[in-house]
Formats: sequence, structure tokens, C-alpha cells
Amino acid sequence: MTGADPARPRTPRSDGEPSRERLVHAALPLFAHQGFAKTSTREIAEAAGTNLAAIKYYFGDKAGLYRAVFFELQPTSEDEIARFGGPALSLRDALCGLYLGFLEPLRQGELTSLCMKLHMREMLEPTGLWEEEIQRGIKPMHDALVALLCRHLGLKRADDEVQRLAICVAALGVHLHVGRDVTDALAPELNHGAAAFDLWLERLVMYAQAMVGAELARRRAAAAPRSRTASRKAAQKKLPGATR
Amino acid sequence: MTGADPARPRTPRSDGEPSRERLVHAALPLFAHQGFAKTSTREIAEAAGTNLAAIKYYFGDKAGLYRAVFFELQPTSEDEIARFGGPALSLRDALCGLYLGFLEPLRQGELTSLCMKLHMREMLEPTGLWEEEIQRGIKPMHDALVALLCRHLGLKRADDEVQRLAICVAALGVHLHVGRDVTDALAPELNHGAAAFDLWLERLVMYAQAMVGAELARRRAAAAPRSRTASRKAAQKKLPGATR
DNA sequence: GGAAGTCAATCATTCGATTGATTTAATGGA
DNA sequence: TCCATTAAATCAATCGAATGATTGACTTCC
Repeated sequence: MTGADPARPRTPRSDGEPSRERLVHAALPLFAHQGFAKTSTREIAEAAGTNLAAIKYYFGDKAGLYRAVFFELQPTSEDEIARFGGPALSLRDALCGLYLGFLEPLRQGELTSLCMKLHMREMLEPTGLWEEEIQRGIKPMHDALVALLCRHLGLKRADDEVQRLAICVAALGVHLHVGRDVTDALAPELNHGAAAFDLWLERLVMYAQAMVGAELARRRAAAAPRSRTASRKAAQKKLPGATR
Repeated sequence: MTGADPARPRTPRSDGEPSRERLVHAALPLFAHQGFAKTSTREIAEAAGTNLAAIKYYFGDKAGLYRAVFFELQPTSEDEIARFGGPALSLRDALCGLYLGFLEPLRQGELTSLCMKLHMREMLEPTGLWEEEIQRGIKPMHDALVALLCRHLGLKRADDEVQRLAICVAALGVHLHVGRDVTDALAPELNHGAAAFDLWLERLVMYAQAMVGAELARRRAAAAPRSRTASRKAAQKKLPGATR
């Protein structure tokens, strides 16, 4: 009952590296699905086909293994930024590249998707690791997105409104992963079939373009000196349309 | 250090109810911040000023307490729907009501915000409770939002695209909570100051309106028989070349 | 032979759950 | 009014299981 396979002399003895990597790859889905606390080191070791002690040997402790899983298995933010940060890209193409980064993990469905899930999980649980990941992985992407938006809004420098727009544009992509289970429960047909992801990409780009367009229109309306003073007043208080 | 007040002979003996409620209210922030697994019953009991055994006495076990926290402390979905589901509301007003439901917890910052956090946490960790909450709390809201969008898109029946639009509109609100920490790290000024929330409301409504507008335009373009076949082909393949 | 890697076994801690005694408030009869 | 009875509520103490960590012997390869 303690061992694993019947026909295993002792260990394949696979030369060091493999065991370490097996641990990291075995731990990813467990951490992603169950979280850090609910995943035991024994569970990981068994899934990896190694011994408990290997975790201490390679990573020091459980937290070290988690850290390795968190940082070693994700695509670098530079790769992501390269897809949408190019200064020659049209807004449409740039947004396509941005959302592709969110959608592709869903399509191929394996490793990267689990990484994404692990990240979403970490969002809600500030453990120090997250602070580091924000600065190292997320902030560069955010800054690149802000720069992209500035370019297409005709701005020299970013202000609060561009930051907000960037966050909202990114929110659509993030929600693909965070709200995945909810979406599947509410409208399963949206994630079903081969063309589903292409449709998502198309629509997300369309929505993001619409948001950028709305922000551009707002800035023009706010900056226009020829309109009545009422427009500026309304823009500061609520919105032109006024809720009542 | 262990007890609560210095002058306490044994217990206030407050007649049953209070102790139960104290447990639920003490458990909420702990579960919300640390999750289920990382929160111990001893920790909860100490925070509530009761004994460990009270948890079994009132809730059977730890899971029972969690369940009580999860379902007893949240505002009903009917209250939320009432804010934006009214058939007489303009799109703008309805969206205002919808996003107010997301923003107000952030403003007052206490109980409801923790409830929201607990829900976001449950999103990533399907524990059975979540399935129930989707059907009981989220689906009604989603359906109401879909109905609202159908009304303003001039549709009799909802199709996939309306579902998707509803999810994306909701995503902006959800991301306020899910990405709260990230936003604070990337652009802290967005959540700072008294007027910050009003600005968020204004912009979220603006963005959502833009998304609805884009979807409406797409439907009209797709339905228009007079335009060239090129337009339909473009709509199916990628997008009408809007922003260039 | 020595270093690298692996293993079974075990320690100390923590956690959820449970127990049985104790205290408090309400009840009811004389 | 007074006291015995009962049920509700609280408490300290502890049990068994699971966990993270650690040890020291063993195996394999250079």
C-alpha cells in the first residue's frame, strides 16, 4: 500500500534533473486546482513519483516548491508584450495580440491554463509572491498597454483615465479565466466548439475598440472649447446624458 | 491575552443567538482573507470570543459554519436586480444601478466587501457551494442583465452574442473586486479620494454603453442586406475595419 | 571511494472533532 | 417565595488523523 507500481525495483534513477522537474510539473495542477494550503507535500511527491524528501532536497521546503512552480513555469512577460506592444501595430491588431495571450491558454487548455489559474488564485491571497509578480510580470504588461492606448489616443503622457481604460481592457481578458466556471454554467455554448475562441477574440477586440473609442470621444468633448460651458459642467459632475 | 474583557466571571451568557452570530461575523473576515483551509476553527473561536465546541454545537462542523457565513451574510440577488432590472429604466440608468451594486461595497468597505471577496475566492475553488450560489444568486442577475440588453438591442430573444455581451459588461464590475489589489499596486490613485468611486461609476457606465453600442452596430451591419457581400464576409472573418 | 540522489521511517506540530463536566436561565410545583 | 428539575449553552481537555519537516541509511554513478 505504501509503494506505487508493482514493477519498480527502487527508482528509475533518472539523473537528478528529471526528478526536480517532475516535482514542479506535478505540483502545478495540484496547486492550481486546490490551492497551496489544501495540497499536501505527500500528494505532490506521489503524483511526481518521487519521495517526500526530494522536496526538501531540491526546494528546501513546500513554499520553495510553490515558488518554483509559480515563477518557473510561466511565459515571460516580454513574450506577451511582444505580441501587442509593437509601435507599428494598429489598435485592432494590438488588441488581437493582447487577447490572444489570454485566449490561447484556454484553447490548448493545458500547462499555461493552469499557470493562469494559479495566478488568478494568488490575486486573492497576497502572499508576498504576488507583490513580486505584479512588479515583475504584470506591471510591464500594464505599462505596455497604457503606452499602446496613449499612442492611439494621441497622448504624450498617460493620465488616470488611460490607466483606468487599460485596466478595463485587461479586465475582459482576465475575466475569461476568473469567470470561466461561471461562464460555463451560465452560457456553456460560448466556450463550446472549435470556432468559439475565434468568436471570443473577435468580440473582445470589438468591445475594447468601442471602449477606446468612447474614451477618445470623451476627451474630445471635454477638450472642445467651442461647446457650451454646460458641456464641461456636465462632464465634471456626471455625464452629458445625466441620470435624472 | 487569551480571554477578552478583564471583568468576565465566566461568560455573559447572552441567550444563545448572540454567540452564534458572533461566530458567523468573526468567521467572515477570516475566511475572506485567508480562505477556508488556512483558517482554523481555533482562530475563529478566539476571534468570536467563544469556545471551540460552540462551532460544533451551532453548525455541526467547520464546513457548516462556512456555509452559514457564505449564505447568510450576503444581500439577496433580488435586491441587486431591483436596481437595474426595472423595465422603464434607460440603458444608462440601468447600468448605473448595476455597477453601483459592485462599487458600493468598495465605498463602505466593510461587511459587503468581505462577502464579495469570499465569493470571488469561491470562484476559483469549486466546492459545491459555488454551484449552488451560481444558480441561486448569479444566474438571476445574469438573466436580468441579458433581458436588459435584449430590450435595448431591440431583440425578442437572447442569443449567444447577448450572453457574451452580458458577461463582458459584468466582467468590468467583477474585476473591480478581483483585481482590486492589482489596481492598487498599478495605479493607486484610481481608488483614492472621495470622488474616485463616482469616477469609476461614470466610466464603467460609459464603457458599457460603448460595448452595447458596438454590438448594436455589429448586428445592424450583419443584418443589412443592401451592403456589399464584402461586409458580411468581413464580419464573419474578423471585423469591419473600424478603427483602422 | 565519494558525491549525488533516493528511500523508508519518524518527529513535532497542528487541526478538526469530540467528550464529559460545569454553569446559566427558565420552569414548575409546594 | 423558595427550591428542585430540566434544557441550553459554555468550557477545558484530549483524541486521532494529517501534515511539514527531518534523519540516517542505502543505491547508483563517476
